[in-house]
Amino acid sequence: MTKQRAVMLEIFRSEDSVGVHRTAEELLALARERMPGISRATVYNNLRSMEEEGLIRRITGEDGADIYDSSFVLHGHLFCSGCHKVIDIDTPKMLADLRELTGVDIHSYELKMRFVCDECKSKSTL
Amino acid sequence: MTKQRAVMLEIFRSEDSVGVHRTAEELLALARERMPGISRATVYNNLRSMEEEGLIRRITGEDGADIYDSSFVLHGHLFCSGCHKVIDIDTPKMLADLRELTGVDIHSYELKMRFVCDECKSKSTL
DNA sequence: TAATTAATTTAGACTGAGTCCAAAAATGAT
DNA sequence: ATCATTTTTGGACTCAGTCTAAATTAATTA
Repeated sequence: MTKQRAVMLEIFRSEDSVGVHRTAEELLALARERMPGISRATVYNNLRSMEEEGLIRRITGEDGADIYDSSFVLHGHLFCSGCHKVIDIDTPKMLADLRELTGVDIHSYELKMRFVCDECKSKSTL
Repeated sequence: MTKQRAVMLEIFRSEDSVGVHRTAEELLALARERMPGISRATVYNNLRSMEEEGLIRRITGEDGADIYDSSFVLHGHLFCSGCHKVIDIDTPKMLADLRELTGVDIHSYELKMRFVCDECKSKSTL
């Protein structure tokens, strides 16, 4: 276990990361707060291996950059089309339903739902 | 209606595009078969406006590049983790189900499911 | 049809996220 | 402590996609 990897793990374990969705660049900035010289490549490397190990989940954000999610349970995401905020949505029966629907052994899924949040709705009607 | 846009529309209307999922670069190549000098920017511009008008749908492919889908009906996609082929999956009740699950007015969704197709399964056990 | 206005196309520069590379450093097994 | 293996490093590089400003084309009006 390298120091760099420990830093990455700690970021995801720390309290202020619960339910948070961050891009790799945001995570790089957080990592550099704890270890100023850490290399961009190292952060990307660790994010990839952590994802492969199932410690974190990666989804494609609406702005192009991938976003990482500290939750290991499969769940969906609500994306606000206005402010791009992301909200976790628990989807307990989804995997079973999708396996039944498709008839194949789905090993993971990514569910993105788009809506407009109340704040953005009220802004757009001003 | 410009000639360039007509070419783009025709690609999506033509028989050999039914149910096909192509990247912007593949579509650029197809467009240049019909109109050799067409610019990359024009193809990208038209793909974007066609998506905004709801004529085509865009989803994020597993290899990084977006892929375009000529179907206008919301549906899910099965991605083979081995060969990256994409299969359309009809999801008739999904939108209603998701609105009920979340309690918000979802206007669209993107459902990616990952599995390993039979061909790739047999290859990996060789 | 000509003149005017607006929208679209063009080539190429540019951006940003992410990957790749080969050398250097750190890890951990003996 | 030695050695083999894994990880890190920083900078070059790739690739998809966007932007820009000039040139062209289309649509509108006269």
